Amino acid sequence: MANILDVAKLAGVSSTTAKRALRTPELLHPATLEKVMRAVEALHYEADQRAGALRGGQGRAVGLVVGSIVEPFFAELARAIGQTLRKAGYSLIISENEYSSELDLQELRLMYGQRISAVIVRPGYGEHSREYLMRLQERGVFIVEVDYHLPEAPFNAVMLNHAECVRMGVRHLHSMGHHRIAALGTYDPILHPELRSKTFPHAMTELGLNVPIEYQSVGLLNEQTAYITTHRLMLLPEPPTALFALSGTQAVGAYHALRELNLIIPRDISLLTFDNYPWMGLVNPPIDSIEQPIQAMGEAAAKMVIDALDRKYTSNADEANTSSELLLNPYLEFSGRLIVRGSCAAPQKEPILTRSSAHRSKS
Amino acid sequence: MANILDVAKLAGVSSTTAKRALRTPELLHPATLEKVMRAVEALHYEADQRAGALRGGQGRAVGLVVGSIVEPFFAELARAIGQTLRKAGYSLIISENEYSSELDLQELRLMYGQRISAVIVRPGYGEHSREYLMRLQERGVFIVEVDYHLPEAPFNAVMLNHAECVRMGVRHLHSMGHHRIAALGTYDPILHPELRSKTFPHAMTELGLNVPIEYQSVGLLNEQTAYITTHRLMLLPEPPTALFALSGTQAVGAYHALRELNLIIPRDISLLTFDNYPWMGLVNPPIDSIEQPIQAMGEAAAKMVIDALDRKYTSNADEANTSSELLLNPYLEFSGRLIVRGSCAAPQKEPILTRSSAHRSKS
DNA sequence: TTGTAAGCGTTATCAT
DNA sequence: ATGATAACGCTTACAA
Repeated sequence: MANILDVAKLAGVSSTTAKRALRTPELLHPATLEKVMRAVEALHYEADQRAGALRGGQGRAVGLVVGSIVEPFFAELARAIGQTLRKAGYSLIISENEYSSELDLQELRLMYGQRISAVIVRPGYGEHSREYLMRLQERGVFIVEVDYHLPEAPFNAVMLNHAECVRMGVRHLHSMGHHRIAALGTYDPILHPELRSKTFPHAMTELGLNVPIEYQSVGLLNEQTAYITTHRLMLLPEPPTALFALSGTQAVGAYHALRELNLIIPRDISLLTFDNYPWMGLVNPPIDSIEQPIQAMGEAAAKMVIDALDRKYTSNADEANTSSELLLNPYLEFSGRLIVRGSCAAPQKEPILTRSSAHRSKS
Repeated sequence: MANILDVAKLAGVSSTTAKRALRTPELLHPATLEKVMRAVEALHYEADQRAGALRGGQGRAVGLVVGSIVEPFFAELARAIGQTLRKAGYSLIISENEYSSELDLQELRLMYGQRISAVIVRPGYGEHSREYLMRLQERGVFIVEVDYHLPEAPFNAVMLNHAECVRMGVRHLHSMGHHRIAALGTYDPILHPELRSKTFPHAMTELGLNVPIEYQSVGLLNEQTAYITTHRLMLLPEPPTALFALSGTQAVGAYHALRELNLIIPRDISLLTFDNYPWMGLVNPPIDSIEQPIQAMGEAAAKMVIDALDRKYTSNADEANTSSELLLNPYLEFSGRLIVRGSCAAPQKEPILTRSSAHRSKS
């Protein structure tokens, strides 16, 4: 309720001096400083960031749009980003786009209503939000993409090295003798335009393996789809000997399906997955997984934002960018780590599961 | 970049008229409306919510402080709250307090810098934030507590009926013949002042059971503590026959410990837990749990906020509260649901585990 | 049906 | 070392 003028009045100084007591105390006469601070305490004064930002200054709110906050990957990412940002005095406005660019657009609009000065976004699939993001950037909003990069978009980005991770996973399975490997999710430019499923067939080809047409299935990367796909795959005449889940959520669906089919991991089927979620160490055997450096990625994205806003605030007249590492490195890539725990093993010589035996064991 | 004046200028009208085109189009001459809308489109005008709020109007930002966003309970809660709030046009500022009231205070201050018009908070343990919350309320910020209620605090709240849930859990175990039941976490007015551990001994007493002193251990409700506590409990001369985890996170620690001790669930030990997390249906056997209606609780909290802000905005002159359900119901309680899946069974006649056998099996 | 003008809390600029 | 003032973009009386 109390504003800087109230403080000034109570301290018997001008608003300018009052504010200086808080921002540049060294410029003030100690006695004046003392008076003002006393008034601040008495009135419990707390600055209104909005008013300051309105005046043309630095906005202290940053937006974050994730795919889904209940996805542990994004929860952890949000935590890292939030902690880093808040430590620097920024507030975090969070929202979800459910991987759709239509929702993206909505959420970004709402955020821009608050005049966020930067936004970290996992873009949704589709073209609906691209133009708006560009407009935001023109208007001075600093944009950072995380996890997924819109094709040919001119934004800064913090990414996992998806392609390399897929190759690492495929090599892992291949080195154990697997030839019939299925990824849970097939690339599709519209429905599923992400890099992991896009890389998978190439990674296979590079090792002299191929992906049979019946192993392919386009779909979203949710649990339900993974569950259905796994069922379908394992009931094929020639089922895969190894399954590669492209996200932790897919792994949940796949695991459920394998349990229902009474398949023993890794005897009957090997399972490898992206993301290292807590339950994967809990089940028996624990699941091999490709872990992302989420904490580091979140911090990197947040620091990008902080640096950019600092720079903007500092070098207004200074046209040339003074050896800014980040402007030269707008696309940061992080490596994943393969965690081997026992859910992958050499395939059996003969397929252990035929269509009929699977049906029998289903009860 | 473009503001309402730019729009007005381009349309050849005043700023008032321009704004009316967006807020109360029915009051305008169709031709004028048309002109203005054309200008809005051309300039991609989007209102600055902060400026409006500054003028004294409705603030469009709401704060949410959770214990930890990586905790699935809070992630789901945040999702429900966020969705409901955003649908009503509010932006959500999120932050975490790690269950500590010192951090609470920090985070709330930061949020108030953005002049959030309401805050939904899972208060941290301790007294550091209470006074500040009261001050916020005096200043017109609408406060809703969730999950945990500060003792004797005058705030609205959305709660699980913790006590009833604990009783339900204890009854469940008792009905199967368990007498030696241990809760993972013992009440302590300072360190662990929450309702579940507080209720547990009472629930036991009500059934004629008692909680031996060696089953008690004060500590925070994290995974690590639960892990250690479980180890300790199971190596007692008279170990419990049933474990009651007071949160999903505790269950993770307990489960790990039980696996390490080579104890078979439910043959050697029964396990019951609060929170229904995905992995609990994945392991074998799946875990009995007490599920919270998170979605409903989140929606309720968000609606409380929306209603309160609507009311505030509407009835400025209207002193009397017009049959407002919510003012009469500032403390909403929700019931949990017991999900029985197989991790609880009748206890064995003789304790299956002695100190020495446990040690032997530890390798 | 449309327009004018004051003011919200802050800060940058220009005095003193 | 301190102060006066205008401006940020919007809303809301109050006019016309």
